[in-house]
Amino acid sequence: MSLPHALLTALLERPCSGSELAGRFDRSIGFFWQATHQQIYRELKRLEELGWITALEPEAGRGRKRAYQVLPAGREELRRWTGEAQEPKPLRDELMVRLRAEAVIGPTDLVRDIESRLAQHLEKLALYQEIERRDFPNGADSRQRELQHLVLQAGVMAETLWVDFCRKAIAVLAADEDMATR
Amino acid sequence: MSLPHALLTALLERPCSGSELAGRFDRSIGFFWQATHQQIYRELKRLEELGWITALEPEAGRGRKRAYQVLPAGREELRRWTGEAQEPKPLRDELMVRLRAEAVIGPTDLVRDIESRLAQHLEKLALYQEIERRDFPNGADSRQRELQHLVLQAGVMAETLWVDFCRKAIAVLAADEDMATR
DNA sequence: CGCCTTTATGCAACCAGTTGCATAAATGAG
DNA sequence: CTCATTTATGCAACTGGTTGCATAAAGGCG
Repeated sequence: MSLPHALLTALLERPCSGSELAGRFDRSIGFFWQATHQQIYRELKRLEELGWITALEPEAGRGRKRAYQVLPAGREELRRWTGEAQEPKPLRDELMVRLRAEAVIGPTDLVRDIESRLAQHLEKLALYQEIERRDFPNGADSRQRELQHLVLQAGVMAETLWVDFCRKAIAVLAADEDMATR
Repeated sequence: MSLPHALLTALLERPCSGSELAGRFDRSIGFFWQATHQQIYRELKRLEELGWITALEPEAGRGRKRAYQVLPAGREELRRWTGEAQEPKPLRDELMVRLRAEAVIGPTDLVRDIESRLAQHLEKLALYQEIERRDFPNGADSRQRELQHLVLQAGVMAETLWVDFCRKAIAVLAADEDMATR
């Protein structure tokens, strides 16, 4: 499970509070790992209990915002986890199940849904490419930046794949539809 | 959630028992939707309670194997679900979290893990291509087969992407390693 | 000042999927 | 025939993630 380690990573990049983490999760790390504020608060408490992080300005009186920073034990744990082997998770996609169902029960409205997905994936692709243009106009200049770039490229590659696949699927499904109406 | 509908699809293709479903899930639909026997038995019971499927030979005496078939209500539900819109699920990948962590805490053993993943993805890619060669030597000849082919192609595309990405990642991480040892 | 909205925090219940274990019938080897 | 193995079924507990709701402080407006 990645959430605790994603939080440690984000807090090492910059110590901050739960709600700020939730915001940052919607960008950067959040491209590949999402978390609701619930998960984040719950997990921060657990990480604190484990002694991996600690709250800054614990009794700052005014304002309930509690910023956390990573303790040496947390850094050590993150290092351990990062080098740990993991099996690649098998593919799992509901759309493929729907396509198999379509194959068995004949034409449905599925193609409409895929058209709308295509639009969404195109949008996300454009977003990622825009970020890439903005943040890495001349590639990456340091190890850290190279790795960040790599993760972003993964996003571009994945969205490109989805765009290609949706187009292929629409071609197949629309051809059927033509035949049906002819 | 797809499991009930994946089961309905599989049972429409051919009525069978829980354990046989578990076996078939390791192929075909299982490329994109896995399920343990536990989930399958639990879900079959639920589908029966809902009146979507029914057990054949309910009191066949010898042998506890219970084969199920889909009832009209189940077929109707599958059709309803297939045309239903679904948001594309956001990407979610632990490896990307690890790469971001690597970027922050410096070199780890991560590259070893990615090398082993590369090997596994190459293996899976070869398997899918082999299946494609065997089952679709001349493309697909019917609507149903076209859709099955499409799903298989999604597998090929996804594994190809992973292979490309692993190679890219190894290049970045290995370059760092060279620098470190130089 | 007093009120409404937004931000930050959190509990509790739920849901889908996994893990560990159990048990009964079928099969097959000695 | 009998015992060990494999196949088929299933319960219970757990885990990670989601949803719905609640509450308290901060900020802005009349």
